[in-house]
Amino acid sequence: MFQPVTDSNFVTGEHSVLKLWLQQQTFQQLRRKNAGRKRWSFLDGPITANNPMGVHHAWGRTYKDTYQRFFAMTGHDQRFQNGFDCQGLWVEVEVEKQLGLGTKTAVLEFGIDNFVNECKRRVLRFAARQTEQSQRLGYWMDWDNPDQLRQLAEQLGTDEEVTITTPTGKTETARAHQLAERLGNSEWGGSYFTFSTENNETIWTFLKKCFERGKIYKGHDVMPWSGRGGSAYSQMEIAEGRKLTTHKSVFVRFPIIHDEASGRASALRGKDRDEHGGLTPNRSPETQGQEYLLVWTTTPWTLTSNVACAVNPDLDYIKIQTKRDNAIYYFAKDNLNFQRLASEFRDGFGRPEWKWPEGVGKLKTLAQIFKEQGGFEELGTIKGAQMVGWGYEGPFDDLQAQQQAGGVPVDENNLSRCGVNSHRVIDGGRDSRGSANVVAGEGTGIVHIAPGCGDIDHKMGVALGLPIIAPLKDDGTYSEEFGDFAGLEAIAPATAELVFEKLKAKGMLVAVETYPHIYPHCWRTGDELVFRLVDEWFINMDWRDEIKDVTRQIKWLPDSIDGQEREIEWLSNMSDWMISKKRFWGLALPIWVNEEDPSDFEVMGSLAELKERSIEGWGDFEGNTPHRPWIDGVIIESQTPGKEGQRMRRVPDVGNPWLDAGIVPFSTMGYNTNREEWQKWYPADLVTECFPGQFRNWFYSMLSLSTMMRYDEADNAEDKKPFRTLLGHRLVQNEQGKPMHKSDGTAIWFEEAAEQIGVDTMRWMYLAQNPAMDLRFGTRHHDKPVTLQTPDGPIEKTLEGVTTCMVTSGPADETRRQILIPLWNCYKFFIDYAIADGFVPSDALRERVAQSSHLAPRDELSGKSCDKQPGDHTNRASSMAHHAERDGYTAVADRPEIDRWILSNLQSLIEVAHREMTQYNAPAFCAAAAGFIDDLSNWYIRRNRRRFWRSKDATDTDKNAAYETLYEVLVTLCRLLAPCIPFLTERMYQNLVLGQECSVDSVQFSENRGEVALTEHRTLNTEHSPPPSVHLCDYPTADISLLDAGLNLSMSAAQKVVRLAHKLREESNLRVRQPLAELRFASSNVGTAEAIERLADVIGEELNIHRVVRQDNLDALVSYAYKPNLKTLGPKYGKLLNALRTKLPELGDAVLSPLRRGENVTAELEGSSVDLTPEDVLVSTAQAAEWVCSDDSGIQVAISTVLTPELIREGMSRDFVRQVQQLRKDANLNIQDRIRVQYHSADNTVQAMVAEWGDYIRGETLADEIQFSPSAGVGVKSVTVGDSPVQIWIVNRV
RNA sequence: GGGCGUGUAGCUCAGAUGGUUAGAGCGCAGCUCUGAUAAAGCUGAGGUCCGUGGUUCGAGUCCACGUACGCCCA
Repeated sequence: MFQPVTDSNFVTGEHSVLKLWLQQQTFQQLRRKNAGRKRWSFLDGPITANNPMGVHHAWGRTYKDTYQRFFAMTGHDQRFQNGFDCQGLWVEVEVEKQLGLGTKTAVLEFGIDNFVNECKRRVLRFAARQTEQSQRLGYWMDWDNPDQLRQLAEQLGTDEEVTITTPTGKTETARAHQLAERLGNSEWGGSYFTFSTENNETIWTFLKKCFERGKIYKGHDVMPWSGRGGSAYSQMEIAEGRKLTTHKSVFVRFPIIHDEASGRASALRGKDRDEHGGLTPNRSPETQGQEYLLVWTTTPWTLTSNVACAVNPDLDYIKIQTKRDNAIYYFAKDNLNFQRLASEFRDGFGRPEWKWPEGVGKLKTLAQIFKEQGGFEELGTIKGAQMVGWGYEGPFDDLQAQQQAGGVPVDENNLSRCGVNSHRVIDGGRDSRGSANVVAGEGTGIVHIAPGCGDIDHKMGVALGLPIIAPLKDDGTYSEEFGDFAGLEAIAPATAELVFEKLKAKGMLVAVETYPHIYPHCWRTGDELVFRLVDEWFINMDWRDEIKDVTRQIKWLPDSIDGQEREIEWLSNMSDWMISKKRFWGLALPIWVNEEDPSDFEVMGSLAELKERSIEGWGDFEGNTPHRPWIDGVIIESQTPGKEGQRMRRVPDVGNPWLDAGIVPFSTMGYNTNREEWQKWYPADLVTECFPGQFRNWFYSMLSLSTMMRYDEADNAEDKKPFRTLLGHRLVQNEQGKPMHKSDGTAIWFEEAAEQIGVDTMRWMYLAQNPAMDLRFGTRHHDKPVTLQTPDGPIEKTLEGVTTCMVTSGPADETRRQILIPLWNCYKFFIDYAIADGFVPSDALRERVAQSSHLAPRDELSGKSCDKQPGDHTNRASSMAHHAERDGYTAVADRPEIDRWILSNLQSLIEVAHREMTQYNAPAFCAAAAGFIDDLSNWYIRRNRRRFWRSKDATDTDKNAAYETLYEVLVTLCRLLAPCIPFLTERMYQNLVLGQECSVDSVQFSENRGEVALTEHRTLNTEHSPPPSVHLCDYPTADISLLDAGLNLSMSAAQKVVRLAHKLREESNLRVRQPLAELRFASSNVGTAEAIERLADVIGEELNIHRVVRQDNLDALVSYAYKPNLKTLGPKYGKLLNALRTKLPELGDAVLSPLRRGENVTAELEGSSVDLTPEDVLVSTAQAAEWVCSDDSGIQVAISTVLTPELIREGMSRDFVRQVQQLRKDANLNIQDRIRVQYHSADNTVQAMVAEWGDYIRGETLADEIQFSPSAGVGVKSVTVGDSPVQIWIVNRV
């Protein structure tokens, strides 16, 4: 019944399995099988549908698939819903590149509607691409047809109607965007898309709840800004727009304000200055010793908005006095003679095109500047820490902006502060890497801080509660609070000149210079960017403790990462959540603001509410998705008392994309549309994701959103959690442990790995890897292009046009060599001999090994509950151990011990599988399975080969038992490993159970991958026929009647004996093919000794030793060595231990032999009497004559080293056989082919041996005749038999 | 700067509660076995267990300090 097995051909085998699944609709059958049964809820973290997958995506996706498959095989109903992350800046950036757009203006000219449609198109195309890649991985999900996704992408933005067939089989016709916005809904099935209207609207529900609790507010952030573009920039964009430019930089001095009472510089706090008139600046030029802070900046326009000055408290600051006006300056000591930009002057700024600009002189040191101005005198040094708290007079305190309470724009919460009353020296602090924000070197070591004009400045300002003065309007010009500067453009050179003029007039200008540096520019227009304070929307996170409580309800894996602690730490330290972004493609923030009063705003909780409230624009919007620009025109009326009837307009911002992903525990399970269904699946049992970063992204957003969504619905944190268990894993790296980058060609694309390494191999690598550690995947050789054989034919480039390159991977090779190839070879061994022998498993046996419950038509299942608890995996109705032969196979109890041993091990493996897989610990299961495969291949099959070779004899029950045992092991192993390596196990199953080859040729399948008819190819409801796929089998359950821990112990004792004896043979230079007469063993443990005795045949055969004899002891053959057991003696004798250690072995057997009989001994040592119990002393064997001995864990082994002429001749016969077998192999003979053999040797002991052992040799080699040839064979190589040279050749096949 | 973690063979990593000669896999050298095996077995070379100090009869293990690296946070 079996098909012959050839090479493993892992990769092409996977392709044929994919076709088989498609043809047989295996996944659909699986879903039907489990429909209505106990649920297991997986929630997929959406993958960004913006690029094709790399191997780093495949790790998490392998977890997702494997656990889903495991829970499917254990009979759980599941959603199988994949998710695509669709909205956000990352898509916009790619689309802008693709379209050559760079500024807000450019996008506006292109049209927001066109731009947004382009974003949707990109997402749909890459969703299709990732769908196909995932399918190649064997990832079973309720996938949309990729061709239809592409069709939707093509038709987006047109008036054409499109017809699609949904994964649930519904036919729908509408315009493309109207279909796209509904993708993933529960009626249609398929992947969820975060751009769907349901997803966006559910976020509105969330934001409404936040609003109801008063958590939404408008705040500020400082962003890189282009005045002409009227747009903010992201860090990514800034990186692309850096350019070398020159600015007028300026040294300025700020008069330090002295406390007149004490005569020392003093801190000014808050309003103190206004209330205590005693604090006044003293800047009369006549007064000796006016003190100044020396400050330097390359952006003079920001001086208008100075609030504070930062120093490094650990730095030394020098105090100098100038000759010209006796002014005293403070600045960093190291800066006095610091050669500013010396290396840049010489070598440029790091790129060839960034040379020092012509016409710009070398920069002067501070010492030089002061010398040119008349010279100076050093007065001493002081630590920065001593300066912190000093007050000073700001450079533009006369401006309204500086005097206005609460800063610009006015912060109602900070009205006690203004610029003027806040000027003081602060500690500059440190950045995220721990280096100080203020350092010596460039500048003066005293940094001017303008929280309205800079990123770090803003952070410091917010942290210290400083007033924020933001000078610029969105066109990049000063606002009216800035006096003469109002209306001037910040970056215009004339503005800097006006700053200098005014500073000069105040006596604050020290020096101006032309300063070259790298500065961010708009990468499109080339304009300089400025940092500008912008309005942003925030969620006040003062309810963080509620989220922490929810976090504590969740199990975080792997343990070693302590994810819960990490998440709690993040929740403790995070600031309010900025949810707005001044962009185009994303969630339309449902915040409507009163046109006449910006403080009057309201959040819409649903489209229905919006429609109800709208007074204008709904008609134009209707029929479009709730995205910009379509939603922007909808106007509502304020209902705020006193402002009724005033028009409210949506803020133009889009939402933070983590809102999109955070809402999915609600949106994708129908929270707003089918609450009953939602309750069935919430919370998810598992989410799994690559964790670096996600503690503050996806995990954070899900926890926050769920906590808020449930605040009015559930009382305790337990009921708010969005998922029960989180399984994180680290990163995929290259083979050297370095990150892989797309840019330098080291990132491995998914298809490169899949078609060169094979996905079963990859899956095993991912699953066996400790998730807490980076996976060193392999190396991409970007200089070695390869042609890949894909399911769709050969390719030399990916769809994106990247040349496909060679990928090598040591870990993958190891996995293949240690796991997949041995498994395949076990399978091939079985098939080869089963075919040769005509072994056919009985129906009863096939049924037993390929069980599947519930493979019945759907209507029979509905409403029925699962009759077996999935956790109860040992509960079997009937035992197999003692069934008689009438059942169609040999009763297990009647099989040899080694058969019962492997079956017992198999049951243990099944138990491990259930235990570890339900704990999401695939590595533990993989390790156990690898051990089992090794036992199967290198012990069970190796030791039992002869049972399979025996001649054909139907009454040979021992042989049948061997076949039945191996068959059961192989099929059960397929089922056990099916969730992990679904392809290889399917191929084996198809042949072992169904007798079908799973090859490309044998499978016919539909031309159109997406449109296979939903017909079933097999009758599924026949109770007794094995399922048509391994994935439709039930997961194996352990038969505890076959479980026998004793067998494991005795087998491992036997293996120990074998290992010891192999070692002895090696040491005595006695090769295994040379038979030996006798092995003796002894063990003080009777059970162990008996176990070894039972397995004496197995041991003798493995070791090629005639007799394996049990003895009570080996005293006659060995001597004993004694060592103290420090663990027991240490506590008893303390310092005496050292003496004990050297002297005790010297006492020898004469004194200590009673210990071996379990008796106590009292010995004299160093003058003290020592009582020794048997536990206190470790005994080992040492030597013998004509015997060699060794011992391990209480088992002693001795083998006889005497070689008689008889034994030598027997060894020669084994050599002879071995050589003939090699000839058979070289000649590619079939294992059943019969031959005739001739040999020639000058040594007549060879002829004597052949005469004695001829029957044995002929039997082993299937030779009808072995003939001595008096003459040497022509061209025949001489081999060694025993010590004699012999020529052997096969004359012919018979 | 704070927090957490890591540092053991050429590489990747194990080494509860302190205990004798510190292990495994890969790689390397040699031998062996092979009628499934591209596999396997045995032997060998290869270690200042990051450093210093301490506790202890005894420290890779516990403590302190230092050092290098990684991650998280501000």
